[in-house]
Amino acid sequence: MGAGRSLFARHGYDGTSVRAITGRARANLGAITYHFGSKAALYHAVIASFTQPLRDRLSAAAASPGPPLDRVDAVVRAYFDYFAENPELPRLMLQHLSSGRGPPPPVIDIGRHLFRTLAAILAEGQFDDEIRPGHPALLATSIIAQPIFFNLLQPVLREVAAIDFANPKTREDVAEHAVAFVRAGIAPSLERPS
Amino acid sequence: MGAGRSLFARHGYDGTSVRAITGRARANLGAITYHFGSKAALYHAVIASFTQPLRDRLSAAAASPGPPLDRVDAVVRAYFDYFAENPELPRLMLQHLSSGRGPPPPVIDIGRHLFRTLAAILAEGQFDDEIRPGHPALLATSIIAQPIFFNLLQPVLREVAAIDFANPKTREDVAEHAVAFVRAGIAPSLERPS
DNA sequence: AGCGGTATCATACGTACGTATGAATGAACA
DNA sequence: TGTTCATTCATACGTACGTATGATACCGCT
Repeated sequence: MGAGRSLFARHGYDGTSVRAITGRARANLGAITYHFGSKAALYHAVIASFTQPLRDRLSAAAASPGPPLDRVDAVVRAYFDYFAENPELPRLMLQHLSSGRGPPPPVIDIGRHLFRTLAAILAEGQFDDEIRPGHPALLATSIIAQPIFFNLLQPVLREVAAIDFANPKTREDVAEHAVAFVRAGIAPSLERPS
Repeated sequence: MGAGRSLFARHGYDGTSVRAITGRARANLGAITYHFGSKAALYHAVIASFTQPLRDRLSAAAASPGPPLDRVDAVVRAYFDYFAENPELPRLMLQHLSSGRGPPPPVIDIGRHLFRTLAAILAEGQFDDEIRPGHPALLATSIIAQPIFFNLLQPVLREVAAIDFANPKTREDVAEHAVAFVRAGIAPSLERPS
């Protein structure tokens, strides 16, 4: 299963053969069929193993106390934290998203869940004039893009800007930047009356 | 070639067979080998056919007259425009990015180019206090994420928020939102003295 | 009309894939 | 110790892949 995680994330579904997974896991060729039923079933199990905890964490972050702006911060941070713990995940998500493979398993589901959660926070903040006006779904998309993209572009950032996510301090700085960018992007432009 | 474009974008490199492409193009199975040399060569040709014009457009947008903030706007808009004309492209880019397939062909190259260009504009703006402080490469990443992500999430947006990119007016609204979000994210937080 | 070169065609080859199959293994229990 | 049953194993099957091959069709030229 661990082998499936990293190989699916690195090479995608089509690019990962059952032989590669079982080889890496020093298991027999038939192991996947026996334990999961099929390659596709293993893939879905891998996806679920990643997304279930992420969904829980994001829900917790979204439900944290504090004003909407802070809760959005918490969501963005939760994303960064989870990606830091599971470096294969952003690739896996993007692989799936960009593959257009249907029907959409849990990845899409968690995406939608997060989407609605964020949009709800934003709408609430807009009601209180703590978040700038605008379509909540669009704002949510702009926000979600940050943690995902930064993690996806890790190799590019390392190469063109010597920004290395392997350094925890650097990763923290990047998360800080993303949070600040998002906050600036959604905060009301005028000083709010408090 | 047109068939290769759409099929590669829809199903990725591994997910697209030579037989599928030639079938769609109503050409013979050997056509790709004959005209391009190999499936990989066709793929690279497809990539290049997409990225070369994009690179030119982005360079032009980045070199447009006006203050840095406006030039960043122009870059974001150029992205949206090009994606509107070539709907398959964002998927193709993401497919490649998330596939981790090496060695990096033109996609990565154009990414780097755009990256440096944007970072230069940002650094210039920061020097003039027209753009908030922060690592230019990080800001550039945050910015690039917007057009790419919105185009990638098209289906999700349509489903959960009834935002349909097929409608030109809607697409324009989304681009408008992205530009505004980016501008808010990078503009100085205080009123600038002007 | 006849030729030369380019493109298209059907088809074959070797490889790799996901899955199926049945034998071997090993620990739990009587 | 003998039996059972879940797991591991080697191997086989059918399919689909990318590419190679040689024949055929097409077309501008003299």
